[in-house]
Amino acid sequence: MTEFGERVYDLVRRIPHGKVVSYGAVAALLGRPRAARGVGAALAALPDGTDVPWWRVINANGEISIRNTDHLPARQRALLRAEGVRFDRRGRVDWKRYGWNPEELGEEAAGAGRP
DNA sequence: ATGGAGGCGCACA
DNA sequence: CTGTGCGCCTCCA
Repeated sequence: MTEFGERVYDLVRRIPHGKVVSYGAVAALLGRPRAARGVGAALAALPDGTDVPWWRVINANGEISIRNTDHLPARQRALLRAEGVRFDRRGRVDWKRYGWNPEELGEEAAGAGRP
């Protein structure tokens, strides 16, 4: 696994239950503000039974942007809904309500999370 | 090693 | 609001 991929997975694993983050935000937190697509590629490479909650990562519009991979849009929607994340009629989530704010997590150097 | 494609994001019509 | 174009970065054949 590449350094980037590991970091992506490690960060995504820290997304709290019932919260979501955008690809761009993940990339930015890893120090690569323009690597949103890279994040998508890394997540797309995940197997179906992964421990990485890939479904908690959506695009900046608050929408599911999967087209077709091992992971399906319907599955992502179902998983999020199961965590209490509501979608509006346009299929978008409310960032104010479900968006995860890492706050001081910016530096992974901190190591453990800090609730 | 190289090329193509993609779970993005942003700026501009 | 929709549609296009371009940049950036990672994955995989």
